[in-house]
Amino acid sequence: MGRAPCCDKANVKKGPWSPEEDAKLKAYIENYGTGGNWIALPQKIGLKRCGKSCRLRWLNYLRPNIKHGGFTEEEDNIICSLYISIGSRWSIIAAQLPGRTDNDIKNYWNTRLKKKLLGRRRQCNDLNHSSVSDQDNNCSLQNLSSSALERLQLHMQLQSIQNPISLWPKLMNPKTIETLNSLNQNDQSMINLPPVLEQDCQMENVNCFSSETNVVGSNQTGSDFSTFDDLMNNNDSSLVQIGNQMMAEFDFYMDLGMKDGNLGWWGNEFDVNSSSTSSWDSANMVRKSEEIIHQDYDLGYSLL
DNA sequence: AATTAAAACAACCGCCCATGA
DNA sequence: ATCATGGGCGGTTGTTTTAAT
Repeated sequence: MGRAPCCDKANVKKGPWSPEEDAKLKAYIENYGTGGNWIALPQKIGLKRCGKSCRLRWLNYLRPNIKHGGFTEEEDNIICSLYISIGSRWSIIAAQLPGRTDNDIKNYWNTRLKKKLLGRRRQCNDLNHSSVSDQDNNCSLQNLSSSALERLQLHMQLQSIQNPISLWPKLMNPKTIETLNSLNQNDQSMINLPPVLEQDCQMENVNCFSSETNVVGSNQTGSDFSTFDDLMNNNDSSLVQIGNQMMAEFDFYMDLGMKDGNLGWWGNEFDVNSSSTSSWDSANMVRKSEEIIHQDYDLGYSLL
């Protein structure tokens, strides 16, 4: 038996809001506030809408100082770097961008930013097909099973815990760093990362992989990490060499099992997995990741 | 000008969590 | 301690707009 619905679905209007409905809702909330109960609100003002629908309408469109569209490059960078750091926690990301709503940012990411970044993928693939002759190296990543890749992700997570900012050093701007640190302090469900220092993020030529991660196989060369500007503007400095294959860094991580652009390995998945315990067991994680690598060998994956 | 496809936007759904009884 | 409830959130779907043919 499921929970009782929040409203009478049969007598509730759905779909786009009319100007009259908007006006009613706006006028009431501006005069009396929400009264702390969204569910009861529509009845009070004679709207045939679900309370949740009213809340969404107010938060996303009617409340003052809402901005729509026209995302700046700086906002793009903040969204991208936070997404990579904490995953699809749109409300947290939105909190860093005054006037933006989580829904707006989510839509913007799904329809534009993601494609903007993935656009690099196609270009790189084209580049590979025209220049790579060594088929074995060319397919080194694709040959890995998804489970192996997932395991590898865990290993990378471990590495990233040990050196949390090494993966995306130049993506961090001061605001992002501030956000991550505050999340770290306030949200016990987040991974306990050491404080991120701004100077750390200015390091140049940081190699994101240790020798262990070279288990991927081919000559993974540590690259000079690029900003999202590079990725978005197709600067070659954002390419990572995987054997004879050139990939955008972003795509490289995407290919490490991040299906459909889900970067959960860094934020969400890990969060979920660790949320059952109040503190993260790093020793256990080390052991597990070592087991993972050994299992991969046992299973005969071509990791070398 | 008409049609189709793709992109962008708006809204809904259902789950989870915090809170109060 | 348990349960019911509302709020918040992320994922997804539906609708509208724009671009391409």
